[in-house]
Amino acid sequence: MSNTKFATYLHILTLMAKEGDIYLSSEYLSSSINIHPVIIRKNLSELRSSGLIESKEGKTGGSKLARPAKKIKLSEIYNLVNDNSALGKSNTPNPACNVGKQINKHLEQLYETVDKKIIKALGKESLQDFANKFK
Amino acid sequence: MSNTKFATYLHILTLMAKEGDIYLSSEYLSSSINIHPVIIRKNLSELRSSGLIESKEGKTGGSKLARPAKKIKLSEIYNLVNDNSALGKSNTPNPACNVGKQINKHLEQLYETVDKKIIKALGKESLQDFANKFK
DNA sequence: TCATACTGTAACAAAAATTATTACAGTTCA
DNA sequence: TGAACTGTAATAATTTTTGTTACAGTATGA
Repeated sequence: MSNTKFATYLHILTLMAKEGDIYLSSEYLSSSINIHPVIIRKNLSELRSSGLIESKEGKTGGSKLARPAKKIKLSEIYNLVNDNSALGKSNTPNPACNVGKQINKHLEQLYETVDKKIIKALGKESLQDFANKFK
Repeated sequence: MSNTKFATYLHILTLMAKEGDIYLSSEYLSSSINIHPVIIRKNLSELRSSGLIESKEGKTGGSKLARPAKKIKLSEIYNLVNDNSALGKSNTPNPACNVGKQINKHLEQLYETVDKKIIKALGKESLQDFANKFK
């Protein structure tokens, strides 16, 4: 992955974990992460539809965690963010070639193995654990 | 990672593993993988400078494995391909924010943990093992 | 009830990353 | 010497990612 989505999501959630039960505005999040508030709102939208956060509209609106940080595993963030695989995308090889015909099946297998390892590793750390690292 | 580099490299190396000691042309590789021969040659260039393959110029030229497929671990391919991390890039957050100031350090740590898991998993499989999966 | 401060989302623009193409000099072989 | 390659630069096209503008909708509280 060559985007910043995982970093951004984790940053958002860490701020929420630290602030407790307060609704944080996209403007506030934006200024800490240093990316555009509309991008933040788009990210919040995905975090919301996955059930990790909840939002409130209107004047004193904003977003906060839907569950205690202790109950959010970092692997949940990875699952949201991971479109293809940690190892990237596949090609569309030549089906007339014997290797070309079969390789995507074998690649998928490899991708799955690797992704499972990542999820296992990230499943051991909660958002609370991560947030606790900050002084 | 949202590119096809890992898939392409592994495809190239699989073809070489299957063909044994023959020099394969970029044209041949290109037609199996279905990407442009110049891209293939760029990829070969990196594989070469990393010592995984060797090439021969001129008429009957091409490339082949520099070592037996049995002695090439899939983790070596990952190391070549992996610029940032499996989890992506970091942002450049606001240093005036306490979380912003520290998060990249903690992210790096996480990235490293995850990348190590990936390398460990891919280190268990050789190119030969992978190539043997093809009928 | 009305100004204020937010959210949510669409539409569009810009930038960055990835992949493709063209071009051509250099190498080896028969 | 011509044919079939490699190696690499330069440039273009495409795709992905990020940023921007715009604006309707919602809640708050003076």
